[in-house]
Amino acid sequence: MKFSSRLPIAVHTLLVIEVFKGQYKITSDFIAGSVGVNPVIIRNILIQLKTANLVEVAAGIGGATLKKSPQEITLLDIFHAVEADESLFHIHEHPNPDCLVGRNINSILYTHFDKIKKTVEQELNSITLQSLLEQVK
Amino acid sequence: MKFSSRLPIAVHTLLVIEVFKGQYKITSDFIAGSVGVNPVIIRNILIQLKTANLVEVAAGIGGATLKKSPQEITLLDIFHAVEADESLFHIHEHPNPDCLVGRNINSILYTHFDKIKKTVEQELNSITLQSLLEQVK
DNA sequence: AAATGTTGTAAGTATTGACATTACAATTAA
DNA sequence: TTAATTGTAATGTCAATACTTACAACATTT
Repeated sequence: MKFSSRLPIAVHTLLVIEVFKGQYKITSDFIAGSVGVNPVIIRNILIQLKTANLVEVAAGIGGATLKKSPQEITLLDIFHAVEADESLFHIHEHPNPDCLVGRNINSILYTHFDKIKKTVEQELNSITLQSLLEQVK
Repeated sequence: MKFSSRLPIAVHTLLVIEVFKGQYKITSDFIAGSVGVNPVIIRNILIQLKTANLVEVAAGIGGATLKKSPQEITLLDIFHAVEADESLFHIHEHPNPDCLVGRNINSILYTHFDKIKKTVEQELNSITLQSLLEQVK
């Protein structure tokens, strides 16, 4: 079980946008310099954040800005924006339907895993970008 | 963010051991038939479960049995047994230490992610193998 | 209108991890 | 000894992730 690195990068991106707004033009190159990855990675993440209505990106001239206030953006919003795959858990497998266990395992595990997922989402939702900003300073 | 399929397979394995004990000899082949994977996968997972003191495997003659009662085994025990990588979250990255955000991002995210991890572990710990057994029947 | 800087996007490569498969020595009971 | 099974190594395959290069589209500035 593991988060991809997209959530951390997206959070980092949003923090940079807000911390340095006004001072610098926040281009994908600028963000990439702080995060330490290729600018294309940042552009792709910006597209996802834009689709989720969290940021605005100026095509041509360049520069990204937040579209909501930091109080209104939670880690869950960011998580949903960049982790397209909602399936958190492997329920895959091809269990044997002729076996009592194989027949039931997936629905049983799914029930429990889904509950855990909801708990995680609840926690992510309780953390705002604003609180992270305050921790940065 | 995603579980590997090792936890589901390990749970499936333990359930098969307990459900069919006495009726059949529970070999890696037998378990593999119910799970729907290669027997070697099961053997490797059995080794991990054995190391965690959850099962006993008879070398040579074959057959696996539980080493604790189903009430004493929780999903967290199984999780720890098979998910060696405890790092749940990507804190990797190489953020720029010369940037205010880059300098602080990892410790901030780590704090929050660690709290979420503890919550997940708490939930996993509340689910016993016994309760899963009851759901199978 | 041209030059400049940036975004949007595609394509190719590399790396990693998970899982599958084959093979065989070691082990144990019959 | 024979037969069945485990323990373990080696190899192959596949998907996901990330890195990089490249360039057309776009908007501002000159």
